Amino acid sequence: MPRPTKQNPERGDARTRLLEAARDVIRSQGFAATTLDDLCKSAGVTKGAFFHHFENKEALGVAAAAFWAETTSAFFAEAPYHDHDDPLDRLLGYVAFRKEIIEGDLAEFTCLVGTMTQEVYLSHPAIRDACAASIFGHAATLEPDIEAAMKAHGIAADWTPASLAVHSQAVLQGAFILAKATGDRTIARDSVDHLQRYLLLLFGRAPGRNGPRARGGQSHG
Amino acid sequence: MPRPTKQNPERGDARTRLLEAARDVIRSQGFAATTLDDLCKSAGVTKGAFFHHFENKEALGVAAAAFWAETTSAFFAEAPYHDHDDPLDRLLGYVAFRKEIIEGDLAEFTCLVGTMTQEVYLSHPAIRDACAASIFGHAATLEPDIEAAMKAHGIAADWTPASLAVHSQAVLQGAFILAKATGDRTIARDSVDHLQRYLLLLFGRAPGRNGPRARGGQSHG
DNA sequence: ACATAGATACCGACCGGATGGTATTTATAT
DNA sequence: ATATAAATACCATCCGGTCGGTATCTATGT
Repeated sequence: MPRPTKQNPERGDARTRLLEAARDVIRSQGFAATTLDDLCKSAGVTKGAFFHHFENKEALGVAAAAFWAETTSAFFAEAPYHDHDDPLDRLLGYVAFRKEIIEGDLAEFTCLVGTMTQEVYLSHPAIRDACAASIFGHAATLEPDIEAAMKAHGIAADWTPASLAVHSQAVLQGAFILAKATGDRTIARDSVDHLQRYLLLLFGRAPGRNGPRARGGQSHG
Repeated sequence: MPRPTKQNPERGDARTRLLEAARDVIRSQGFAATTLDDLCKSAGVTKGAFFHHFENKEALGVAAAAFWAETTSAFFAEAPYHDHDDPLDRLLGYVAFRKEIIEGDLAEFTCLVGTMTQEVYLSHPAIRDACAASIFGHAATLEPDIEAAMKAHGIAADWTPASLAVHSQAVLQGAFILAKATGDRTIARDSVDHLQRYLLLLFGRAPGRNGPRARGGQSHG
């Protein structure tokens, strides 16, 4: 049974398989509880391969956070909400998309870097920084649309586009925690609904039926 | 040097000292990375004492979550925001209080049970349930004021008091994660500001200066 | 008042398996 | 041929947990 090679990468090379294993196993068990044997077994790789590609466990954590940043930014870049003409529609589309992808098992839709941050923020600054880069890099992609929406809707606010972008990430991270606590996805979606409602109120667009009295803004679509 | 006894509990009994140590050490390092030796050393107690009071590490986790629920509920019960006559003022006072206590080191103001939930939600259901009880028990204390405020302000909404109470906890949990990622408290406070702004908009009360056009609601106080 | 006994609280050396990491060897690509 | 990639065996330490023992408290009988 030949092991997979670069020419014949049945499931990708060992490094990629280890990063994918890290993404999945750490989201299930956390970073500290995940042993190197867990990772190697899940990746179908031996320890020799592990230490060939990563200096130690911490280096894998950093690489896993960077891998997460790359793959998720590509994922969101391809998402359909960018197609809207109106920047507010794009922003609301993003939130709706985040709600849509809350689906399947908890370890499938929750955030690797949010999970790792909680564990390593003091003990492993290098991992923490890589996680922060992922989270805030993603938040930054929302800022142009927020800023454009503010201008388009004449919003002069005491908050910045950056702070709203970051807040949206806080809501998502918190929603994931509550979903983990209950084992129930829907509680996370409820918080995303509140975030959506907040945006509608901030930008003066009428929410759906039964919301607080609308301000006569234009309807969606 | 006599060891502390029930009659002479210099620093409380071993069980309490272990729970306090768990609260502090786990908030710094996480549950999995915290060894029993860490806990015993921090508590000034031996392993014999540990296993006298707790069956195993998981049992300590459950007890620590319960201890957290007890101490925090007492802490919030004594907080001054309950003094307001208007239920919306009490709700906004709660949020303002949560913002105020974001102070000092990260491990001092972040949430033990939120941290533990992320790590153990799959591997230790008993701990997860104890954490959930703490989080949702605390959220439930907000519901009466939210419901009363909805009635007082004539809000007919497509969201429930429970969902808004839970959402407030999601915002706080997420704010803690982002603060850990950056090492900066202020980013957590910013998210609490957004939560506060959301409540003001939901209940039609005018926010401070520079907010979106006010709806002519009554002013604060 | 005092002795006795049982229960509770606590101590700390020790164990076996797990864990992060290393050294050496083997296979593949260029 | 040489560098890279990966497999295997191995090690020192750590860690959760055990166990026999000691000190202190409480209850009770006399």
